[in-house]
Amino acid sequence: MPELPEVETIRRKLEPRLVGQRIVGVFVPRPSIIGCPGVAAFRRDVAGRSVVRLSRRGKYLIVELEREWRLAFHLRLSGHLELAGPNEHPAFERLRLVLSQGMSLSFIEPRALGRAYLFREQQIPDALAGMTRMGPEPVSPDFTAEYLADRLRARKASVKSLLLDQRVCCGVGNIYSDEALFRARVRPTRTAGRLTRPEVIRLARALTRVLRDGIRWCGTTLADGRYLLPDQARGRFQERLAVFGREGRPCRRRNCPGVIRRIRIGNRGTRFCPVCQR
DNA sequence: CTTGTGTCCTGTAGGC
DNA sequence: TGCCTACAGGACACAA
Repeated sequence: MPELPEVETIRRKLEPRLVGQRIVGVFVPRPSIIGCPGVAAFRRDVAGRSVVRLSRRGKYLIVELEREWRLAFHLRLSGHLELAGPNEHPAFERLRLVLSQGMSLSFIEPRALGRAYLFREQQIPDALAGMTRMGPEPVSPDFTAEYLADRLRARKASVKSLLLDQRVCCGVGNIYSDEALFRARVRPTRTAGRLTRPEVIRLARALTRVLRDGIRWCGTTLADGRYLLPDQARGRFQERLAVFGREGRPCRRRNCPGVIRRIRIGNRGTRFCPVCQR
């Protein structure tokens, strides 16, 4: 699932390939992939515009176009972006932007839950209201233990649910929330407001570090091939996962006799070590 | 405001 | 073998 490290990796790889190119053609094999505006307006207003830079907010990849136009992608669970040659038509291609130098930016999304949004910088559409309410980037200096403590204070939901709340920790999804809780030695079922001060400090640090590590290793590509880099290469963080996808296997913490368990929290699969996460 | 639940979507795994 | 169902999960609508 593309989370912050995967989207950031895509941003870094794609930016040098896209900047300066003009979008000269738009194909929308799956109209529902367009989040806003309507398909006709999307096609009309994206065509002919040049890419200025690529940015990211949480799990949104933002292609900044000339004159304050923005093209945002949310990859949801199974989406990725690919640079395809003129005659390459990848499976599950939902949107194709033909670029001035001949390549195309292809939005691949088997489950079709991902979306592309076109808008003006000064006019954020309702469909992207979530982006405006996002908390600080956990890899930025704004994300401190004090901030996290403040957001968890008095909350009765599980700490895992709040890590997944984009208003609290933007860019965090199911993989990195489980990994951060493991590194912080905090059990995902814990009531958020009841974490001790040292636990919150550990969690804030763990979250920042695990996301940075994810970026360093170009993200997590699961066995089913979900999430690929724009050149279809795989990430390498999956080899370093401590709990995600490791249920039934021994805990990786040194001298810990635990076996990784899988439970459900708020309808999400959650993995943790019952021995060293308390 | 907070918390929990259902929905979208489709490929895949598992059951019979 | 082949059909069918359950499941995966990010974001959001909605209920309590």
